[in-house]
Amino acid sequence: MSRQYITTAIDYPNAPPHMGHVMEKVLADTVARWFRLRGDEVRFQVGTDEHGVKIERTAKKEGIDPMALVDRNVPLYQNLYHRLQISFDFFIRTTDEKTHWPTVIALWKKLQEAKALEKRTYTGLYCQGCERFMTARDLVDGKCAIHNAAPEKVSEENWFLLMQREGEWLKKLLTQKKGGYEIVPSERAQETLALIEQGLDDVSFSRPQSSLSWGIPVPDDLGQVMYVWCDALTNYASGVGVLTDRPEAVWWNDEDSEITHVIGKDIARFHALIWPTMLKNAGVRQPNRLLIHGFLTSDGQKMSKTIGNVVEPEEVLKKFGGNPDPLRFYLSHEIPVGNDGDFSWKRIGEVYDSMLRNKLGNLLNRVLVLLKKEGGTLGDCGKDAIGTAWKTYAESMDDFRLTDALAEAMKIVVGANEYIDARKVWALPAAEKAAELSNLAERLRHISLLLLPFIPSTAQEISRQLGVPYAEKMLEKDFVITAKMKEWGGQKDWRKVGEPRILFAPLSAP
RNA sequence: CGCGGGGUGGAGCAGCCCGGUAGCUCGCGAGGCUCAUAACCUCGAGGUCGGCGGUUCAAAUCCGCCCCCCGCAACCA
Repeated sequence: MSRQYITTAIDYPNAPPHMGHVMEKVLADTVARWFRLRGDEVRFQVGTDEHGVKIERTAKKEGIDPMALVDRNVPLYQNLYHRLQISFDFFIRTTDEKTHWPTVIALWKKLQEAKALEKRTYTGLYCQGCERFMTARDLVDGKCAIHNAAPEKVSEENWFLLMQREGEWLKKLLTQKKGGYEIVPSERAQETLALIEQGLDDVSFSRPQSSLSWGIPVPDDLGQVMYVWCDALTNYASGVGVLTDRPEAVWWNDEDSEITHVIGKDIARFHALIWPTMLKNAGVRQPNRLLIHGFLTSDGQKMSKTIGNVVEPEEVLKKFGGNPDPLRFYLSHEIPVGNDGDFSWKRIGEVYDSMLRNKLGNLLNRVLVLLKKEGGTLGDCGKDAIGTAWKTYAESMDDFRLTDALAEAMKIVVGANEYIDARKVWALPAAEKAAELSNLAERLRHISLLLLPFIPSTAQEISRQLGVPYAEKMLEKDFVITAKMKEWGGQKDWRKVGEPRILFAPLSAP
């Protein structure tokens, strides 16, 4: 039993949430649920990154206050995550001056004391139309492609975080076997290490208020506002009050607390390079791992408003009558952690029909209906039909190979369907039939537990219909899968099944 | 030579690190069953694993070169 602190990237709420956000939260939630179920003490945090020029600009366009904009949009995220049954314990907002700011400001001061910050003049090409600095890539013939105007050279004072000197140290941190900052899946580590090889540059850590006003002021330097790094990355620490006297800080400070950041591949470099550098210089311990997921395309193409293939999470929920499990199952089943994945309406419909409805739902139903006809009483559950499934499953889950773990659970479903046909269970003499059905019910009890981190409410519903005594407690945060529960026939007080109901209805049904 | 990911039966993917019958879901064809949500089960057709070359008794899997697709390239969150 250990202590697990798990976070997701904080979302930028200048627009409503999209499928990319959902993919990340479902991944993190499945991991968090697994940790709880295996008996760990878990704190799971999500949140929003609410500062920056983009929010400022969007608010201006709408003629409202930045704060009003985020206050309007943030609930969209919270609401969606609740309906997806993301079991977060804490939601952090970077505009929260009580929770977030004290850690940020303390961290800044620590960095300054450690002489990790330096004030310099930054010179770059600034496009008035875009209201931002341009990179070589943005320019066509030296002009801004959007505004067809040459950007002007602008100089401004910035605080910089000194990163150049950290290359060797970072490389060691990211590659050392024990006690390092592990990148999962390991394939993702390569590009980050390659970046270090190319040499690191110092990063801008603040901007003048004239360029960025919507942010946290730099302490003791009026006119400077913190740039995204110190503000946003620090949420992981501020959420538990690192560098303050809040008691939750144990989640971070305790040596035996494991810290996992779940993020997308696009921001891996910041989390792998800038964040540890900040922590090191501030004298705060390092996280344990970075769990990186890929991107979601839609029908094979990048989701984009111009192509018009953007999929709204709300639409997907609506299609399945508000049930988040088809979407949760789809993401976990179809997309190996770390890989890019594709969302298509056709595919999710197929997965729903084939896996959830026909294989899983139908299995539960045929077993329960048969059992009901026999009086619904359970006898001895007979020969173990699970074998090493729990072991394989747990190994996969512990290694964050969620797709493999889910496949292991579905293998039992398919096996049970095959078995029913091979044995012609429905045609057996009464005594034998009863014995076989008890065995099948026991298989389903295990299946329900195996599915619990992935599709929690469906898993609970399966156990309810089976009449398993612990069914009502399964969604509580302190519910733990005990050794007894994993044992074949381990649930001695379970003698009677409940009423069969359709688990997943056909989509075409009214 | 900027960095990284990918190219596997009609579609979408796994396998590749640790070489040795090419696996899964869907689709297609035939059959079985009727307990069940027209669901379930069995069998089958369909792949020169992007191309060329190398290593090896043996390569989708290791090495080299080439072609194609997709992200990122640091102030953009």
